[in-house]
Amino acid sequence: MQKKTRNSEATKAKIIHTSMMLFSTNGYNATTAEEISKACGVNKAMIFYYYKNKAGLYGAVLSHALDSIHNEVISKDKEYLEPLEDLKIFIKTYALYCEKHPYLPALLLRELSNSGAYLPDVMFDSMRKLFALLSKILNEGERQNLFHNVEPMLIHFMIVGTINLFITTKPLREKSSKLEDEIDTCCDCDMEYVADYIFNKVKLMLGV
Amino acid sequence: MQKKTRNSEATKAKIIHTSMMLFSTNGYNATTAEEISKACGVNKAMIFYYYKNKAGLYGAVLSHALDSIHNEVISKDKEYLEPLEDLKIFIKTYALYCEKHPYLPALLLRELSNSGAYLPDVMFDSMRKLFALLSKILNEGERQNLFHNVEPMLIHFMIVGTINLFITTKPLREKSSKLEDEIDTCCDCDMEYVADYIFNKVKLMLGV
Amino acid sequence: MQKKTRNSEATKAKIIHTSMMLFSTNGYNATTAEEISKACGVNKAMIFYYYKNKAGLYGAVLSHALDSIHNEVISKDKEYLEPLEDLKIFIKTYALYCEKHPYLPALLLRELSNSGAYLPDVMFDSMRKLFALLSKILNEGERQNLFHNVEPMLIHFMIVGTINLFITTKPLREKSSKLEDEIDTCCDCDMEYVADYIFNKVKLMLGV
Amino acid sequence: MQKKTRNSEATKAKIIHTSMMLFSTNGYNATTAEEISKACGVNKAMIFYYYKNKAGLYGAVLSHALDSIHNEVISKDKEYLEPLEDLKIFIKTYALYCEKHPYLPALLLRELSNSGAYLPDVMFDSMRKLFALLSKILNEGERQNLFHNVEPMLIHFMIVGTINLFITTKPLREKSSKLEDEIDTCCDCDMEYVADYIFNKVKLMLGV
DNA sequence: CATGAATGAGAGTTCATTCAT
DNA sequence: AATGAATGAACTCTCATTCAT
Repeated sequence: MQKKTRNSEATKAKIIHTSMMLFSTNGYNATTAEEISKACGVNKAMIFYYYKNKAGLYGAVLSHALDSIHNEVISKDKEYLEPLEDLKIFIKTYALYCEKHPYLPALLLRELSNSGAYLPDVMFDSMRKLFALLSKILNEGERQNLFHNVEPMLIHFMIVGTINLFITTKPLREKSSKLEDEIDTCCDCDMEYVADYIFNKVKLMLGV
Repeated sequence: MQKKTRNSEATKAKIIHTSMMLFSTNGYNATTAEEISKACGVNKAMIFYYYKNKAGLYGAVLSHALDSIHNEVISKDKEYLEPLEDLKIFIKTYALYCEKHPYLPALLLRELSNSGAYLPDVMFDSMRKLFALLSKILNEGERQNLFHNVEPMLIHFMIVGTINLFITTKPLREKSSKLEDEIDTCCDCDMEYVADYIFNKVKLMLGV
Repeated sequence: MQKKTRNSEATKAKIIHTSMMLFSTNGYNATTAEEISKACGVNKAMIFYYYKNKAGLYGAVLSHALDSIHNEVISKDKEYLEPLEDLKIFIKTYALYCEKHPYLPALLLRELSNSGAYLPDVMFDSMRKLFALLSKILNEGERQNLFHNVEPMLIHFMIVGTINLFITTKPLREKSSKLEDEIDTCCDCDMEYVADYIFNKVKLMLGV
Repeated sequence: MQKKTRNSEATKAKIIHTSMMLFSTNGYNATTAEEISKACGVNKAMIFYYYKNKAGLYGAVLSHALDSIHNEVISKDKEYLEPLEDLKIFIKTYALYCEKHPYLPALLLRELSNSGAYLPDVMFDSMRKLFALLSKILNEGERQNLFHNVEPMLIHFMIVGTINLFITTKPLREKSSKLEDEIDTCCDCDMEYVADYIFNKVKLMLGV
């Protein structure tokens, strides 16, 4: 009936990617195990075989997403150790990744909307790793007397908060722009522009 | 067994407040009608009697929440006084309101996490009005040649994104701080401090 | 579709009696909630509404059975306070009850077969109450210097163990008696006879 | 990861012994193939390879258990020596065997709890043989005018019923004894004592 | 208005069993 | 002989919602 792949890695990957898409489109609860399994041509029980339960799958999806963004930042940013350049790379990588995978901001906001109460440990760690990365950049900048008055957590929020909202509010902003008022919802801004804008503003903020 | 209040307004209010709390703490799906009814000592059927269905109740909760923040910000923000002062008031009002009613950021993020797909119109309007307020302040500042290079939507995101994340990540930040590594999650920052920090940074950003 | 009784007591009773029968005939696991609900014309969800979960229903069934036997013994035995007569009543009541409700020994043995590991507290209490009753009778007999060398727990086991086995082995004993051998499996013994036999043997055992 | 023993006898034995323990502790349904396979370090599929299905494994376990008790009792019970001595040996052997292999009473009770409906023939035969043994002893005692008013089946039930209950109720009796009320559940009785007690009581019962 | 009983549709999860290697 | 992947059929339990009183 179905191709029997007998290839665990392929099966796991199919599950992860399919459910990543479904979770971010429809949300955690509205996505059923049945649905996921059908969408990726895998027996429903395999979800539980590999991820124990639905929450486990969700955790795996989130941590996969966060890890991959983390790795992308890392891979682009290994050489410099020049805080300003590092910062730029961080912002741009995060922004472009989110644009390419708009499910990530959605999933993040969803998680945070219940204060991470059910946040799996894997994801918690992934988030900390990402923040630690920026933290290091900012602290190094301060050490070099390049950045001033740095509160890493808040700077982090300014960067990712802005990008997350920019992505997730897109439909709302478009809807708003169609209404005949003068309010500019940055509807035509592209991600590149937004990332640069943020970078420049953060530079100003840090007194560079 | 239970007092039969026979007071529809009181009953409705109890339902709204209780479910506001529950929705924002546990999320929409994880909050059951049963739970709400027990928590506020009202018969379960009354929820449906007054609000037709669960989604209806949720809509009522959202609009109630947004109305109240909107009113508060509006009432304190005597616009057109002086852009810088207006900006400060806007930030502080929003921040303190969120601190006092931490369900609001949670509800906002939750709604945005599915791109506002189910966002009731009333909420959409409230959000737009709020943004319009800030927008006007920023534009006025620009007109007075006080603020420079303003992209109102993005500035808005920086402000409310930061505050929303600061509120909703609180438990996570505390958890992280207990793991005593060197990462500073701004755990001891109080809202007042955060609001001032944001204000100062935004000032720098705007070239004041 | 179904008569809507809206009578909680009737509904609960129907559930209890139907599932008592099904549990004892087919065992705990082989009896499904679906089956019970269909057999008693009650919506499946009502089982969980009234008994929380399947184990809860099972506990209720067991404790209902044990309580009713306890009550029966009590009701027949309130006047005497003559140990020998009391003992006789205890044995006969237990025996006849079991004959009338052959599910009870089956359920008891099933429970004990996993050492009461999952035995609900209600049932544990019911069992203790029943044993306490016999215990009191035996101790009183000893006090009156009528019974000798009494180990109440073991006497209890002899009585109820014999009756339980007599009931539950019935089909096996019949099967055996059809085989052409001389072994007498007491196949034609009726309960009355068995109860009397046990009573007389216990009397001897106690040195009366 | 696991040693591939490639030794069918050893594998089969491991499966039997592990599942004997698990079946008797947790019952048939609550014991899963997964659990068994993990507990004995054998691949799950092997269970089905060797025993066709779960019921087949259970049958093998039962027959293994009964064979061993039967052999033990038979080997120690040199019948026709002297009825009273034979009786004593029978009781003690059964009692001590059960103490050493407490899974046996559990399995027996479990089987009887559904009236032996699914009892495999092999087990049925073993039980009959065991009873036949006692039967012969009792009849011989009666012939020698040593025992009086013997109903072998019921005497059998008194003996094995008591011992079975004594074993399987152990945890319950301990639990009860911790509730420090005056009820004596024979918690400190050891098997030796119980066997002697039963023997003496049976002697009295039989009019010796 | 208020209540507790009742319903139906479905979701997650489990598990014996089989298959491909 | 041995393994891990895969399957399908159940089963328990949940919950928004409605009904009768």
